[in-house]
Amino acid sequence: MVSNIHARATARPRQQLDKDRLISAAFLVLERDGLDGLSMRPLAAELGVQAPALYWHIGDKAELLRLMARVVYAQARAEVGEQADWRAWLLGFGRSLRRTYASYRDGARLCAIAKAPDDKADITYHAQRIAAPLVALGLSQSRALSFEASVISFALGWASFEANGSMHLYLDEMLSFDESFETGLAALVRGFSD
Amino acid sequence: MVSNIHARATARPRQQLDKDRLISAAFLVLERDGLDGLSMRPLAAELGVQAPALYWHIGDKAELLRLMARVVYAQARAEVGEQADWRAWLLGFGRSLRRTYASYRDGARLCAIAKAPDDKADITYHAQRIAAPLVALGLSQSRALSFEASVISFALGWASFEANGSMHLYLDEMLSFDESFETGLAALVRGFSD
DNA sequence: ACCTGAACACCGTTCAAGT
DNA sequence: ACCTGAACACCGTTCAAGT
Repeated sequence: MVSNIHARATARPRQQLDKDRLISAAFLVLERDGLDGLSMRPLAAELGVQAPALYWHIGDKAELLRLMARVVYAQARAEVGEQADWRAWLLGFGRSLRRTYASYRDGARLCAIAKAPDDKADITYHAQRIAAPLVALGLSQSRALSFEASVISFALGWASFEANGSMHLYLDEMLSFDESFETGLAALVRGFSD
Repeated sequence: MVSNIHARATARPRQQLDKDRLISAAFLVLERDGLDGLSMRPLAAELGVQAPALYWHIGDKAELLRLMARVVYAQARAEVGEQADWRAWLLGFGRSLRRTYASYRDGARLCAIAKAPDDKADITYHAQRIAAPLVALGLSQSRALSFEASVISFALGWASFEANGSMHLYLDEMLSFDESFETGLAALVRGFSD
């Protein structure tokens, strides 16, 4: 049995496919070719495999994008860290979101396109996980969800807006993106009543 | 010359193509088949023409989407109406945006995907047109642009979020989309300093 | 000036067949 | 269990040729 395992290991020097390797490769292709270049055939090629092989591991391309978006949000969420109160947390989360979107090529577009899972249990679980730090800081579950939805919407909308490229051609002269984002986010969070 | 014109008119009972007819047909196809179904061949078929014919009137598909988005924003802008002060105007604009996005199938996704024109003169012109009502209500040009960018970002992000479909599967039980949007928008506008 | 026919280089996805 | 080969039904776009 041990030799069996060993045999399999040496017989496959290029390790087998799995979801994680698939997602890492997808991020690599995303960085190299952008979201429009992220298609099944190049992704398969990156993994040394044919395109249909991918469908053994994921249902369809939409699932791939969903999994990638989950990575982005997990990263943004992790970067927030400890905060003194819920307003500080929301501010940190908003800034972290914008930074994280920008840290991937086409990051905002990716997350705007990605669909949420249609599994209800999965979704409710994530909703609670997401709201948890705010609840710990004294907000009710429903206000936590509501405020967080607003901050995510603002950050995602802003990042889509900003990623538009040609916006910078003129807006850079007329106002600062950094400053305006900060102003908007601060206004939003300050405006939430206690 | 008159008979010449008349001859052309009778020779072409199905009127010639132009940008406006193209855009109307595009909205028709959008409503019928959704954004994923809005492709060049069905659009051409709707107009009784072959797909390459469209390229005589528009540069590429991106231009089509840009023109469609312009229609959406013009409508949202027109629906705001007269307002007493700039805060009321921004509130009205935010609500109007959400309504307008929702009034077209895949409206938010369409506007999120559509690129801004890369013509600088065109963009500066629109920036000033857009900021005008706020400037008339006492805001400086730069603050008007900044605040409007925030409101658009929030509304677009929210609409993308909300259009996600599967979000409703759980969020409908845990919070009201209408209420939360209203809360967020009000917070944002209230938070802007005078 | 405006449109067609045919083609190019792609897509996502399915499915029998291989190992 | 996991992957290949071949195919299907599409894409957006170009371009010579027609009228």
